[in-house]
Amino acid sequence: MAAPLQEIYERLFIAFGPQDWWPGDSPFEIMVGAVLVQNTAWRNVERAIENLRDADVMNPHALYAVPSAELAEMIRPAGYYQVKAKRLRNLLKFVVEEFDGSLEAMFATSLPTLREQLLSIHGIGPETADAILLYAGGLPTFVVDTYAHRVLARHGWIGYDADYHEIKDLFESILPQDAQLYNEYHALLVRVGKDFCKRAEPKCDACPLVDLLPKSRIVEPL
DNA sequence: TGCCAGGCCGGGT
DNA sequence: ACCCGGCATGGC
Repeated sequence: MAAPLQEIYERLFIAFGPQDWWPGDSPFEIMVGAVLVQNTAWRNVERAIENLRDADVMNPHALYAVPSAELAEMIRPAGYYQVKAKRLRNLLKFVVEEFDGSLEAMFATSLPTLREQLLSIHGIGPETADAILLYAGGLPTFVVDTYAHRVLARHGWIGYDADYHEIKDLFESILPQDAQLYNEYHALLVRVGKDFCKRAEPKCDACPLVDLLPKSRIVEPL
């Protein structure tokens, strides 16, 4: 059975309502958050972002001027703080040198071109790039994450071995190319994932998607 | 207490 | 082309 993506979206939206994503006061803060949240609980990212705000460096030039060791210390609560400090600086270097720190200028680049440029930055993979493009830039690219993968795979709509682009293309080929829709859909998938489809064992009883489950299914610890 | 969180990279086979 | 370990803090 092909994934009923429209149906899934409607159910999730009815069950959870608008998720108001991405949490963040500015496109720049959203972009920073996209790096900091890599494989990390959002709560930890909030504390790192607070540190940057308190230090008054939540803008491209100021943040890029912060020495690496200090930056690492500020973002420490987000975990992986040494690698994330490097990744953030790689991204900042790109924004500062190519666009003089103007995200507006950066997002004026065509979506496919900018996506390739972001992916070429060391430490920016497909999900981080798409999150930046969609949530900071408002550009219509679907963000795939571990929850999208898990929810779809556990329902048998994709294989457990489906890769990022396979899933992204599935959503984008069926849904209209609409940034607002992609925004809400991704946020809803994270929500249903957190509430009902965590890694260890799904709690399907009260899940809004429960009756879409196949009779017998194999749940793998994705 | 161990497991997990809104990834990504590098090295070994 | 896989597969796997490293990176790290904080919440339950």
